[in-house]
Amino acid sequence: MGLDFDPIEEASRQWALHWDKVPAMHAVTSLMRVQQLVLAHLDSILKPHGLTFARYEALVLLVFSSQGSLPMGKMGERLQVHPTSITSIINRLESAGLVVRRQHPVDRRAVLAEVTPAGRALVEEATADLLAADFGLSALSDEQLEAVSSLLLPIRRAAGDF
Amino acid sequence: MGLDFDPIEEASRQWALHWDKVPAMHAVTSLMRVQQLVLAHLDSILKPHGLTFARYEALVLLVFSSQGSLPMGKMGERLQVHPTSITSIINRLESAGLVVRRQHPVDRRAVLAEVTPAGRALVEEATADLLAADFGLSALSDEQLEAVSSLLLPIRRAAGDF
DNA sequence: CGAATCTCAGCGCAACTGAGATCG
DNA sequence: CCGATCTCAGTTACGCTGAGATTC
Repeated sequence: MGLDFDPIEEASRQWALHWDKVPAMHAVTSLMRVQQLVLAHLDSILKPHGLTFARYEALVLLVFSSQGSLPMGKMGERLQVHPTSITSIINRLESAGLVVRRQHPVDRRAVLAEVTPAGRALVEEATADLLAADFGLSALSDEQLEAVSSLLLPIRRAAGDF
Repeated sequence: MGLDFDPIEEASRQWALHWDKVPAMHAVTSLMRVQQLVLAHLDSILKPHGLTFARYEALVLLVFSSQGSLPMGKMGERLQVHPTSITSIINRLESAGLVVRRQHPVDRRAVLAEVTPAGRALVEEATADLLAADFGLSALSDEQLEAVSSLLLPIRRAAGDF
């Protein structure tokens, strides 16, 4: 599969002959490619646990919440996913016995998703595997990882992420 | 939609109470979120042209090739997409009149995808819009963009991208 | 014969729209 | 009555597996 040259570097060379803003084109292409590679790596780690990265993120969010439960609407805001997608994700997690749906104590419109003991146990196992793999980012030092996070911050802010 | 705090920063604080490797977790979460935001931005720019970013990338690859055509297998290697996905992408581009399928001159197993004049014209229009939007990365300077590309390079190499 | 190239059918997953039910 | 919350049905899209046809 491996090419003997960098396809993005090659594309940049061609790009410079026709258009400008090579750094932006190079960065956006790198971003897309790396996200694809890392996500595939993470999903392959999570697959034996019956999880996708999206479902893992939802489970971790619940484990981190003070009561182990959150209204599904709040989960959608945090994870930036569509309301119907949250319904789908919780459906699958519930089928696997990792979360249960509960009534909201005061707002009977809202539905709480609550992580079960099995869900907490699975998060521990899956997280151990992800940590052992450095989240697919073992090629970078801690300083470089922090540099990546810092550099991406203005993009998130400009896009209205928070 | 906008939260009044940084959800990734909040997750990092919780993460540090249970597990280690906070920089990797922060970086991977930022990477996923930024890719999602930028891709949505780019797709919204390309939608009026009837393109997705994946199809745009395929068209640009053909425009940059010396003959304006490439075997579909080679396109898959360059764009890192599955052979059946290339078939699907070329199907859609061909339906839109942006590429045509031709026989390979020597290898009759292979199929060449060749960009049409309409395809070349559409790439020019779409690229003008993407350049005007700085590929969704106007929050960063050229130096920062190059830093992003450099930092992501070892990840791509480690994943066998080239 | 094995290997490469492309296509097709089918499955899983995710996002979205539109509609509806329930409730504040 | 309006808006918020969740669910359901249906559509679209994409990526993958498995199979097959063709050709090297």
